[in-house]
Amino acid sequence: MTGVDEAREPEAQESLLPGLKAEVRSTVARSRSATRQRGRAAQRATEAAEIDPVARVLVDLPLAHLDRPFDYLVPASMGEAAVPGCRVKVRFAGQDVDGFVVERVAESDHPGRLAPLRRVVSPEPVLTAEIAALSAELAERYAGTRSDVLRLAVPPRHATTEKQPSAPVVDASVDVAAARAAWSSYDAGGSLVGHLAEGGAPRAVWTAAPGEDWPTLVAQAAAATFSSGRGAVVCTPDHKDAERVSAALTALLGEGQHVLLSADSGPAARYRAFLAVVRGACRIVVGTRSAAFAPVRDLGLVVVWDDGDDLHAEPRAPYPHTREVLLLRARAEQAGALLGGFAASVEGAYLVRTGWAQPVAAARAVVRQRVTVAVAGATEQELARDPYARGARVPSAAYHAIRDGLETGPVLVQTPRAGYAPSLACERCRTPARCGHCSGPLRLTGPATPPACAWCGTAAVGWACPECGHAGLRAPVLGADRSAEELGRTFPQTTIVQSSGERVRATVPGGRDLVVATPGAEPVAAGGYPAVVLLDTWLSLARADLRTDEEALRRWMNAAGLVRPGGRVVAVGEPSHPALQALVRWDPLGFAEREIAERQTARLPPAARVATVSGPASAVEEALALLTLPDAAEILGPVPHAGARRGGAVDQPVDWRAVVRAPRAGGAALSHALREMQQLRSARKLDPVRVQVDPATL
DNA sequence: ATGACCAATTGA
DNA sequence: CAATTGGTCATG
Repeated sequence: MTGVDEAREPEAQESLLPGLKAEVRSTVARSRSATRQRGRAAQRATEAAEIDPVARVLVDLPLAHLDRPFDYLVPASMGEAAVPGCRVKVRFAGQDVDGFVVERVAESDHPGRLAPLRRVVSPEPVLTAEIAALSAELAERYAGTRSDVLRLAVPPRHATTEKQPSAPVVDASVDVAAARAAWSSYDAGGSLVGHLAEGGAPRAVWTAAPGEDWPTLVAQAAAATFSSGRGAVVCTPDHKDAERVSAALTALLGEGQHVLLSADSGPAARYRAFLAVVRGACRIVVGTRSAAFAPVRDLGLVVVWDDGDDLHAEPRAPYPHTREVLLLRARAEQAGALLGGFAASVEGAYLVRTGWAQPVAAARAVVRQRVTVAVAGATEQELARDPYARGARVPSAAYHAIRDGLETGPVLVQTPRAGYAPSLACERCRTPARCGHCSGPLRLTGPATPPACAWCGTAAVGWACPECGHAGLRAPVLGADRSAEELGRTFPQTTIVQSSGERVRATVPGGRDLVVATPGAEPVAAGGYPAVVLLDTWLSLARADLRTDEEALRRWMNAAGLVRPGGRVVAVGEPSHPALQALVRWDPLGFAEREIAERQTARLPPAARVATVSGPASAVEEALALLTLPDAAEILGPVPHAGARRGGAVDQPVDWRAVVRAPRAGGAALSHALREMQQLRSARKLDPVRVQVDPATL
């Protein structure tokens, strides 16, 4: 430990001792004359640093209205250690609190007397100017505070790790021609990589062809950027995807050129990786959400893989989305941006539409060469006529795809998650059952009670299907266990491998196994799957959510993307559904563009900026009254909102929630209004309300 | 957050 | 009249 490291400031200016009763205070005043000599000596010892004796400090406070830097005096003893970006402890409103020095200046604007820094926790400059600026931008965008953003951006300190040096930069050669060749299946791919290698900042929305070895292409793009002397940040939805990219980078650049930054790896390893980046020893970062904040020097490229995955939405305040974090960084640091995925998010399509990003897609001929997609109908009538369907509820096209696929390798069967679509459907034609009163979804409420509406509670007595007149209802039979069991009976000689929930397999060998997985848990097969079958697609489409179709297509394409070149995909469902047609045509961008039009009519993101305000009914009402909204903004609700709070204690009051929205042009003004409202409420000590800007779900 | 201060309200 | 409560303001 160095002398400066844990330098402490003696308590020289404890002057007023607030809170003590008057008589006690006078006693203290009398005794003070006795300690005056010592006090002066202490003060002399804390003489200010000669150079830039003022530190501007971002103090870690939970209060929205205190979200600005405060000036402190830098004692001479800390003159060297209190560098911009370092962690400090300061006295604030009578308490010791943590903070970051964001700047050292010669003079303060503050008219009063400055308190000295209490302690430099560590001279390591962990908060770079870029990330400090980013935290301000994000706080504004998400109507939150910088300290909340910084808690996400700067990992907790690990003192032992900090004492170790980071391995120095090693040279690595990059074969730019090979990087271009790897991207040659994509019309604009070669020029994208070339541009990165030349130090440019291209922006692209990349829809990966089925069967693509995308981790390698991401690694090639990062390597091309690296060859121009710049760094890259790659964010994936989960750890297993991050590991694939990491492995591809190791194969390309060797060990030590990149770090894997994720909360999963434990505090010490996480901090070690972070330090390697902030010290400039490492230029390429791969990881999940938190990696988006990695302070890479000379950032040249940001990559988000599968930005439609809700794992990219941060669950902690102020709820930033990885895509937004990285796009803001790309803009602020003049870096390139690559949004990649088998599918495309509506937000990504919007960037293409506005011309901010270029589409990068494989030529039609390449896609046709890689995969054949078919849809097999699976209404009850069709299954009854289908001799193969009787045992497994799998139509013959799917049965054949599985049987043929198993002759050359593993076959992937994707089955919707249990509990994913709990509403009831017509037993015969599978039309989702709706309430005759309000059109809400019907659900089972108990073993002996009739089904009831999930919205208005009306019991559905004597229900008959409006499509086919049938009176029977069925609860969807769901879950990987059930599907695995049925498939095991249909293919008795085959090993069934399950991947779902708690037991997720990252990979499977190239053997002839039947792999049953829920969405997002599909293992990668060595050599790819000769066939992929998507069961019960109608269930994924029966959800009552704004992103239902987009999300369904994303899940199917992520499974279908795992085929081996020349493979076959069979989706069991209604062939005329637009999402399934987009799958057959392998046209994710076209589908997302079509969705944009619907979002525009419905005034939903990305055509509008939407925020929710939730909390106790009275607090929400008051909060809405304090908003100075931009033109054309509107407030919907508030309405009682179940499930807003966790825990679910019986005596806990139900939260209310209002939706506030503004056209895209007024988005910044909406965010600003919400932030000002939060600052006002915080200053007046009013009941807190939760604000979420562009929430993942509504 | 915590504390200070001032004004309004309450109670003997 | 003092004591208490509530709103506002500042915190470096």
